[in-house]
Amino acid sequence: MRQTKQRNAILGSIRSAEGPLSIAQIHGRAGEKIPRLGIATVYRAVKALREDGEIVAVDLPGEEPRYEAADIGHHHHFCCRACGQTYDLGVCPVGIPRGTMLPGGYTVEDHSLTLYGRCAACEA
Amino acid sequence: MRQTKQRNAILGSIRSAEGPLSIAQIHGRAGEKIPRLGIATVYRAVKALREDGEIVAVDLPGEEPRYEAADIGHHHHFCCRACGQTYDLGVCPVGIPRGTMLPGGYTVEDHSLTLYGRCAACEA
DNA sequence: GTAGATGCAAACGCTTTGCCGCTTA
DNA sequence: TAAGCGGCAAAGCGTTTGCATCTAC
Repeated sequence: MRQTKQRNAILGSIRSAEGPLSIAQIHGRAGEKIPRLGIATVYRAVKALREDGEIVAVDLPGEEPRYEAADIGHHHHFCCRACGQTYDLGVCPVGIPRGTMLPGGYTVEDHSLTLYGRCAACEA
Repeated sequence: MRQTKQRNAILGSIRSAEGPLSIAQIHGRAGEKIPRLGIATVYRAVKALREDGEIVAVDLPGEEPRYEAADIGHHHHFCCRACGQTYDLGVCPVGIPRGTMLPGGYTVEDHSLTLYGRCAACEA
């Protein structure tokens, strides 16, 4: 993959974020460094970075897709209802190992948990 | 809210489903009973039924919004990766009561859990 | 020098809205 | 009969694509 100032700015904004970013957020943050940054460039760069394994998509219920660095590992997210920001969490309170079969015959491979509430700044 | 055959068919298809349905699924199922059922009618009926408290939206990560009867109570969903169907689950393996404060100062009000894997039919 | 990347604008797909004729109460 | 509803088509809006230009390698 070719190194350009646009992609550097895009990947940099994702890496330096406190949680996963939406396309609009990436465009806003990277756009501070690259004036006239096209939204299509963001979409294309995000797609390329995903295929390259640099970043992963984070889909949260009822939210537009967000993206974060791929090397973070299994974790979940906290979504602040006051400010709308999404944060990474370290905890995983879901005790369902891969391969578990639930009543009804559902074989679990994976799970996604999102917590909702108020972040420290908004709670104050 | 006025009683029409379209809305009866739409609410009926949601109530009789084995899990939450997408707009397209509702349109397909209700459309079997009501030929020429417009997609806009489905959107408008779903919106009205939501405001009326009859149904609730079910947002799953990376999926289009789905809708199910409102009187089902707290539960989670299982998403089959093979057939794409979503099913209601009875279990809730998340031990985080409302009001819990997580490291980082996040106050939890609510949570959403989605399990992924294969349903009984697809596993066979 | 050339394949790949960018910016712009048009195309696209899903959702919403406007309009007008029809239906329910 | 009158307010609400349904069907159709157009408008919106976020995402994707085409194309000509530019740039990293």
